[in-house]
Amino acid sequence: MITQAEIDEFVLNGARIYIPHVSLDCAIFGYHEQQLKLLLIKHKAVDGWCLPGGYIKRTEKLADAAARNVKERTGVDGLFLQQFKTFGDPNRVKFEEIDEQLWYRIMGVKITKDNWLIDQTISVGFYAITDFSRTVLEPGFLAVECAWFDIDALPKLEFDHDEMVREALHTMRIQLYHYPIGYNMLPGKFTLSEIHALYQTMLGKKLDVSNFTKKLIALGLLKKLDEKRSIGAHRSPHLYSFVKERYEEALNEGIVLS
Amino acid sequence: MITQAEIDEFVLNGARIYIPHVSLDCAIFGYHEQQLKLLLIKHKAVDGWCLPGGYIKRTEKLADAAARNVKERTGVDGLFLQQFKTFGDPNRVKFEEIDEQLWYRIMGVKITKDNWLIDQTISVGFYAITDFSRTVLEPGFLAVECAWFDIDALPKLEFDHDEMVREALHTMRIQLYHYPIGYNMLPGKFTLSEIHALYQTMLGKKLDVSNFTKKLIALGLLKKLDEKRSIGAHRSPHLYSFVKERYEEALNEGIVLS
DNA sequence: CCAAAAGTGTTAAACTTACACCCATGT
DNA sequence: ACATGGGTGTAAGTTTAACACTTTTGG
Repeated sequence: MITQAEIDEFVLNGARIYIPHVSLDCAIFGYHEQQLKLLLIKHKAVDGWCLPGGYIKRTEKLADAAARNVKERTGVDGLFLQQFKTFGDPNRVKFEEIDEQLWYRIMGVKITKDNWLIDQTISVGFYAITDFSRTVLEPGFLAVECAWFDIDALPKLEFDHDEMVREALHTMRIQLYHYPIGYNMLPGKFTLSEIHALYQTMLGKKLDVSNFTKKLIALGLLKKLDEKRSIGAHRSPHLYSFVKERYEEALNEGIVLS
Repeated sequence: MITQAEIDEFVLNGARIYIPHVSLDCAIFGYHEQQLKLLLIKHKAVDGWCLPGGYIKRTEKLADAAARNVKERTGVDGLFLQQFKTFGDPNRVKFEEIDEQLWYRIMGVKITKDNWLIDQTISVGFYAITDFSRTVLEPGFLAVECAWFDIDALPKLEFDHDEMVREALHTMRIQLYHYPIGYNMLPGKFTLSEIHALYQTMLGKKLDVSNFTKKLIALGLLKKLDEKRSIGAHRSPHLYSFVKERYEEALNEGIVLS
């Protein structure tokens, strides 16, 4: 829980702890059972959906700030997190539209025109990937609600966040071809069908099963385990795991996935 | 020319015009006659070489700020300019080492610990490419000198600029495979040898002439002109030019160059 | 005629692509 | 036995990579 005194401190003196004029926004993609979702948030002071974001502590590295943010919203840490672009259009957020009365009613503290929270801000965009079934959502003290939205049925977002999502999705899909992302979205052991379905969902298109799995195995990224899973009907599939060393290597070097 | 009054205004009240806590740095790569160089700058107040950089006006888009910066240093505009990463390590610049006495002697204006120029700053990295023989260097009022350095003989740079150069070079080389960069570095008409030499120099490695040119032509990026150049001895080479429409298209879609 | 630069041709190997086919298993 | 999902095989087409070869031209 957070007290009113802490909110006051954040609003009035936050610029001592956080770097003013700079924020970050995270496009957190969530995968589960052939669905690709995006985490959105509804701020107390803004009537509409946004990407989750936050500020960077003066003592903190940029990437750590992003990881902290993602953890605060989803409870998950250590997931694949990637800076994709920094946004600096002067009209990206319209601060002149802020309603000071509303602000006061919502936050319980007066905001003035020179407050650090409503001065011009550039924002560093990150994207992250996780299995959404393993997350525990937490709106935080600035928001009323946060929820997963299907990637094909997103509402219109506030500010420049529609553009951010477009860029994030584009970068993520390009990177999926060049890096073996997926470590954080599959359990330690998984079947070939599972990883195949993951890639199809993330890329939003069909991939030939045979060729896809052949390629992953040829790249040395997967190791066949001496275990099978016997779910429901039909033949029980082999379990595989990532070859950690090869995976790390491929993250650095890059690969070609068709 | 810039007056002392203007310098005073910049130092004391610059935060009204520029966004404080945010800067940008540009790795400007210059190519000419099989050499790849990088533009470095020596600030008045810093004893050592840095990437050229600057601040973003409150009325200006990020990319426009970068273009303005590059133009101010080199006199060239409209060149290939690409955001590659944003740097936000709290220790990237050590402001506590600032010598206020020295500052006063150099800038002719007193700086205090709360000045906007020496508070924590995150920096957006851009890279640009140009033909360095067409540039006219201009250090600007904050620097004493700026010069082209051979990419293989760079001095140790200040702050985190060594890392910036590493990342910029890496991104530029990756992008060279995926986008037909080079429009700004070759004259309107050029020979196959010239573009081949350009790519070899930028990538820092040998490329098979035959295969390289075959590929570019197969991609439809080059158009053979009805002209030859008869420089010096031996067989005179054909001139080519970029097919503008196809080039723009390829910049958007991306290509594969080996 | 020769050296050097420009430009073309050829081939083996590698990789993609598309699709056919066999296997194991629960009902 | 058969439908279903798991998994393997293969042949055609395309692309890459390496390098040999021909042409032109000034001295």
